[in-house]
Amino acid sequence: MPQPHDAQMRLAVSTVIFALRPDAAGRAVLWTPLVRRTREPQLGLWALPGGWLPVNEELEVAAARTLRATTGLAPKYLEQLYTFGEVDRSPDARVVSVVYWALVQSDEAARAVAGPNVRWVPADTLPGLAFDHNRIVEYALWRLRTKVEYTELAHSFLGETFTLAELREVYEAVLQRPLDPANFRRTMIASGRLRETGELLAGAAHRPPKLYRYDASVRTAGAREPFQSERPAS
Amino acid sequence: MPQPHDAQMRLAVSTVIFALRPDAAGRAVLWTPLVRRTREPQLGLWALPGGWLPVNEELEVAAARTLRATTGLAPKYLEQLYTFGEVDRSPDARVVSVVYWALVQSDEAARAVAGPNVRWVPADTLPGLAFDHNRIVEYALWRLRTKVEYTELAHSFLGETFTLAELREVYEAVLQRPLDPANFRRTMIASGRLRETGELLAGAAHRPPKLYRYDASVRTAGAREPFQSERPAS
DNA sequence: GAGAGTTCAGGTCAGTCTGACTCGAACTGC
DNA sequence: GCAGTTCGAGTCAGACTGACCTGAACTCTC
Repeated sequence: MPQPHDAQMRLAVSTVIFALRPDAAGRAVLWTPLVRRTREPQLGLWALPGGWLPVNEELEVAAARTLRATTGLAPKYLEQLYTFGEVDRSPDARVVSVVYWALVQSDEAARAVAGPNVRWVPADTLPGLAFDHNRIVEYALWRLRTKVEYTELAHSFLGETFTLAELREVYEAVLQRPLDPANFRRTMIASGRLRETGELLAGAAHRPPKLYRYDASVRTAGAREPFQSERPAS
Repeated sequence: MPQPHDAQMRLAVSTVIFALRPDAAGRAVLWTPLVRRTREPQLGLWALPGGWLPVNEELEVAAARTLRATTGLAPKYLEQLYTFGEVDRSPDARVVSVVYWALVQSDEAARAVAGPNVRWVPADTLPGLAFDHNRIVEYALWRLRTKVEYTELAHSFLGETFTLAELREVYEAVLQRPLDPANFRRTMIASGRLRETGELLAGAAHRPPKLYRYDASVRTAGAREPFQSERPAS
């Protein structure tokens, strides 16, 4: 029979945050911000942003708050990932962590706050993190990579308007493989979710591309997934 | 800044259990077992099986235990569904529930324990449940119905060996639409996951069908999903 | 200012996949 | 022995996808 838990059990909320940034070679890759632990256990190690869940705060709000505290930005996409609760995942008390994952816009991420206790690292080559956080980020990466193929969340990395080449770059960075530009255009247009703004992006040394805007109002064919939030309250 | 939670916050584990059973008309549909609440709040209402998380018990083990306590059976499939933590979902203290969903074998479910405080109901026509449990079951149903289309979890409803017609019945009951027998056979065989046992099922008033066995050892084309468990420890 | 170099936008084509359908095989019940 | 059923295997047309082609439209270089 279940027994009431005692004060040794604590509930935390953490968030895996993803943004696209250029790597050393200038190619866009996934980055994630980490915070340095300022207290025991695991003092000094890098960890996911997060904290204890306040009694009167919603889980998703707590996730958005820690995200803002770390990056100074509001997520364009925020969704619950998984709840990690292994008995031995923290050396001291039993800690159950409700983990969210978030996408933030690339150009805003470029001017994200940085400091001695906040550090952005490439999501695919993580250092050794505190607790089971390496495993958590790997799962979040897996979820992002599978979900980007059957949903329309890629635009969350971009601004209000974008070209098809920019959108394709997002897919290529997330999926880590090149996509045929012509076929990519065809499938994106066929999805019915893109609206032409009527404007072109001038300045490049080639034919100026059309600017598009994402249209979320189009009804999805299948049933819409519950419990996701687009542009949550900041 | 996050503040440490106090004793007003409690962590629970619940499970949505699905099994196939014939309805009044004899057609196989999804059923789920409920338990009657024996204490306040919501005393007397029907609710999901579950309980408080013991400090030294793993989340998944706690889910399997409550499942066994309710149905007397071991699940053939068990996976974390979502964590529900709205501040006002329980009238008294703040309760955060880590919810799992499980599939149990049809013929075993037929001899599941029943009593004044345990009741099986058709999953699509639920009575008014305690707390936010209606919403939770609906989400679990959505997850089952979408996931059965791109994974191989349907066989979890069946025994060791089964005919293609039996497997098709599972899909039809879950998806709530008829499937073409010939096309169903083609795609199932093409998946490479079915092994002929060499035996036939005799006795029916038609050509005897082959018996198949599910082969989990075949490598999946895409990356395998983490954090699912097939046949967890009972 | 003409040509080179680039990507953009739209198209073709072949192979794959999927839903609808057909037909003989193999059993039981009458 | 015939009717009725599902089983198992096959056909066919349309949809979809990856590979590829071509003219359009811009900037940069000479």
